[in-house]
Amino acid sequence: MSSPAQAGPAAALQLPVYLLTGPTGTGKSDWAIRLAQAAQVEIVSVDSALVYRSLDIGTAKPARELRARLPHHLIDICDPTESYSAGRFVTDAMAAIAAIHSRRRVPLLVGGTMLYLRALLKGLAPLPQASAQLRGEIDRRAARSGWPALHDELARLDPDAATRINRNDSQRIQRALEVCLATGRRLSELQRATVSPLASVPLKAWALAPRSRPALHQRLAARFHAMMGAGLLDEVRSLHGRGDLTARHSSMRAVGYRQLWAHLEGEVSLAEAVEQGIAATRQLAKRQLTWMRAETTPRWLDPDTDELSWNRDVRDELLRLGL
RNA sequence: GGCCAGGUAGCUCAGUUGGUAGAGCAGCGGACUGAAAAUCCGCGUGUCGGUGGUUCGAUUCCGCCCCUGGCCA
Repeated sequence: MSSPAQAGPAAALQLPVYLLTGPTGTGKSDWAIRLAQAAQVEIVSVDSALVYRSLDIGTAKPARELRARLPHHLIDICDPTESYSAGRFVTDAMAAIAAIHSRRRVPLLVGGTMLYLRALLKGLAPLPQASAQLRGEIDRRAARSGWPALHDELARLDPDAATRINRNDSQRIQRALEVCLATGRRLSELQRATVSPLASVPLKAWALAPRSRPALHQRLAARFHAMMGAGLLDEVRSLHGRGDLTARHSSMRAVGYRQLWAHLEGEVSLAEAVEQGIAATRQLAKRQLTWMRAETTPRWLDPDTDELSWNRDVRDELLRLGL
């Protein structure tokens, strides 16, 4: 490995991380791919649905041939029966970033799963992983006495957590109880030990934001219909037919998959499922935008007009780094 | 053309024994520490189809008109 005068291990650590985020359906992946074809960057997906194999059409996953030519990380890394998590993401993403840096290239984080992004940038406390057994027990108790009763219990075990978590927020009540029961300590206390794994790495962030909400909505509807035309229903039918997946698996809760699954279960007509899928996509984009407004301070870009200047800016940056 | 049923929020509908109206969905804003494409919280003024009448007061009762669906010609 060649090492210019100023490039020892310390210099390698100083290589930056780039981030391209934005709500679903704004063209992040396309921008990233076109950049990666011409520059020393490798794409690291920040997406809780792209991790699953066999979820291709509904996740707008980049084609396999393309990924064979261009390095993409954290795509197709688990089976749809598994449950990926923010914790696994941080571990996997840090490993990918280190590997890319060791090749003297810059990782380009691309995606809109904002919890994953925040976990990576701001850190995750050292908490226990999900326990299927504890969650099962908590679920059974919730079915018997209701989530508000479990919220009352959380208020005794961890008053701070209970204050922050709503009485109806089953998912967070369950997680907080799980952590308290598994560790014998309070979640709110454990969370104070959060450290950012990327604290020492320079970060440059951009966000692709739609010109207007109606324009975004139009785009999302068109994209969903295009997915249907590309065979999304068959893809979901084949997942449904496997026999080892249920509506409770996180992979099958993804936008599009959940609604078409409900149709295959006979709960709604196809037209209703499509309508609901499009609405769910809009709601996802809205939540992502809320998070982006609050959490990141990126440079905002217009999907329709800014690609060339962005591409040039990034390549200028890379040039300055001697890449 | 006649008879019947409707016309209330972006959509589907409820309701007001006459005192200008509310649900679900959609939408908008927000929260977010191993399920996050998840989970949860907050936000409801709309010529109550139009017009004339009765009335202190009409979205509600009456007349006429318009529109939609059904049945009969």
